[in-house]
Amino acid sequence: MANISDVVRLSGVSKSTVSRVINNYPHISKEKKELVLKAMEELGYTPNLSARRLRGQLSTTIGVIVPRIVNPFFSYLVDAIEKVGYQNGYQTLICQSNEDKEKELAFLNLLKTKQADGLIMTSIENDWEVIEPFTQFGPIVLCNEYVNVKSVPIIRLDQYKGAYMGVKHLIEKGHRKIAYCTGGLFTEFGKDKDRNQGYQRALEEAGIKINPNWILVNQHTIEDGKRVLKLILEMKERPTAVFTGSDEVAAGLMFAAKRHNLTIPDDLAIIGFDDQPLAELLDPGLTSIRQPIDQIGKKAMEVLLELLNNPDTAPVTYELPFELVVRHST
Amino acid sequence: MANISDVVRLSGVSKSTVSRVINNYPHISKEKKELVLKAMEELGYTPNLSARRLRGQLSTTIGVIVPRIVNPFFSYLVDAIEKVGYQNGYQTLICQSNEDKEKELAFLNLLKTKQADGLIMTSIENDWEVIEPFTQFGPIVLCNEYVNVKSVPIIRLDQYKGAYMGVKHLIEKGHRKIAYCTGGLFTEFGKDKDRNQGYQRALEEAGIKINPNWILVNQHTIEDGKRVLKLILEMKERPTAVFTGSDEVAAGLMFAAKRHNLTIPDDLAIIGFDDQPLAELLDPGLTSIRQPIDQIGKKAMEVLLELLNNPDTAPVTYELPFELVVRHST
DNA sequence: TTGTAAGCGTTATCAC
DNA sequence: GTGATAACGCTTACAA
Repeated sequence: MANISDVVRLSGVSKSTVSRVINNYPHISKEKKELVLKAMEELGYTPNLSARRLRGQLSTTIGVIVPRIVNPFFSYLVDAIEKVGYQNGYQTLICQSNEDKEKELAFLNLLKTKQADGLIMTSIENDWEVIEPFTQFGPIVLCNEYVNVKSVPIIRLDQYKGAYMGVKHLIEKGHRKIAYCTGGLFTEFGKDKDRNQGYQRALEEAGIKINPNWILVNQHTIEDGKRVLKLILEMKERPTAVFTGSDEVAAGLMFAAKRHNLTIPDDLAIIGFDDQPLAELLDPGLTSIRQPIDQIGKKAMEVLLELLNNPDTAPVTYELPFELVVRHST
Repeated sequence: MANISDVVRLSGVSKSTVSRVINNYPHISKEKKELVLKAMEELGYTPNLSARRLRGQLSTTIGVIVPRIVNPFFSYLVDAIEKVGYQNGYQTLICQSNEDKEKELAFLNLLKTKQADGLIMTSIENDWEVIEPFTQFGPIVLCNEYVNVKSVPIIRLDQYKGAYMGVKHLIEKGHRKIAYCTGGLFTEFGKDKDRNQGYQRALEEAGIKINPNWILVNQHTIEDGKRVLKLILEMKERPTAVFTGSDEVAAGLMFAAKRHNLTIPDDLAIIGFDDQPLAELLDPGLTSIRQPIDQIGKKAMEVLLELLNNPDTAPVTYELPFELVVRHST
């Protein structure tokens, strides 16, 4: 693999001049510049990024941490981020944490070792106190996930409002027995706490009391959705509608409901979350809360780039709007 | 950011000894080793990967090139690859080519600049003659995609057999008017040529002549599928079944067909490809050709690891089996 | 078992 | 405009 010294030999100029050509410095004589360019071309020379990084340059690489890339929400998010990055000359490192604290730490180390100039985190496994120290090595932008600190830029959705919107829609459709499936836990401080509050608030406003039997926690997949339906069937008092935290759970639920000859939405109304392509294709079409994935991805990357170019930019929080997409499952 | 010299200062031993501790060399005295370990701990020291790479060490990083990460087939493939990599101490760089030749070349350069020790390509945009030279910088494994050369390891599926299987299934169900949707072109040498041949062969065997009007090329998305149905409706002579190259196209097709009050499979039978989670959820369930994604991903990474540890291993081709998953759309 | 020193490929500093 | 030279952080002969 050709290196700068090879270019020096072939072109007959000094290392510094070659470096200047590589980096597009303004004041170089035309002849030398061409000499160098020709030599580089001839040798198929590519600057060694490890060396540049070591030398303390920008790595022109950013990392995106996602919990699971097979989740369409995250693959679309990564896609949006990557596009903006590429347009700006950045490589995007996609890092899958698998919701593993250790793995997340390994990825945070990319910052320390200058393999990435900045990081976008779309999920957080470790406590913020653990993550915070890494910001001294490079900017971190939170996207989708958030923490209650002012020092970090956050691109988020108002999950409270999203859940509130969905539950309210069900209430307006006449439902009063509304079950709630969440990917997190139903606690005041844990994961998805905002959505929980949105659910509670919507019910409260309508004067409906929460039935704890109808709170189903830690549900993520299509299979989970199928199991949830079984649980519902076994209930003495059944809900007439279910709010779910993901289209996948909703899809599994709908699938199993149809198997058991329930009519949707008459016997059971279902509402999903994310508005994945899947939602439209189900029969009946799934009412869902659309997250503007492209926009939050784009914004996150833009904020990160701004921070990279201008480290003193004050951290901001952006909040993007949800949209309720009503189809025939409610 | 603490470096090796900081550790040297704090521990009081030499740089080489510190390095030996980092790399788990066998013969170090217990005391010194502990001294070093303690210092590293105290400083929060992480070896600088760029420096290690520059020094010519393994980067313990491999790259996977995919055309589009939002395509579930590829996100699941990446997931499988990444898991095996992680178990073996490798970081996985996910590279999205967006079917762009330039971008693919940029990723191939990772090998040149030692940012990645090896590469798995799940799609090929440039000609093999362009890609081949990069193999001198590190092993490349082809996964899913293939070329007709003996010098590169290939993990592939017999696409010919997959398509043949699906079309034959339709014929056995009594269909003789079978349309064909492909993501590629219907040419002898281009993309998806093997599937094309499988389709042709199955028809031939049944003594059915191909109707060129029913060959629909370059179809990829759900929206494409919807458009295809419109085309079918406008045909003077309509096919009774459609073989598609992807579950997404099939899903779009089914969606539009139902909108137009066609009964599936009676008015139109549909068969998909990939057996994505979606296939089960559609109504009626989509008959599909399952690709053993986990297996090919796992195998690809295993082959790459073998090649990394043992560069002289002769390149092999693995061919994994498809499986026809029959549901109610046929 | 440990330490010294050279070198990996760049770029920044300084001198000319 | 151009060229020496040192430095980035690490590993590995070689020497002790």
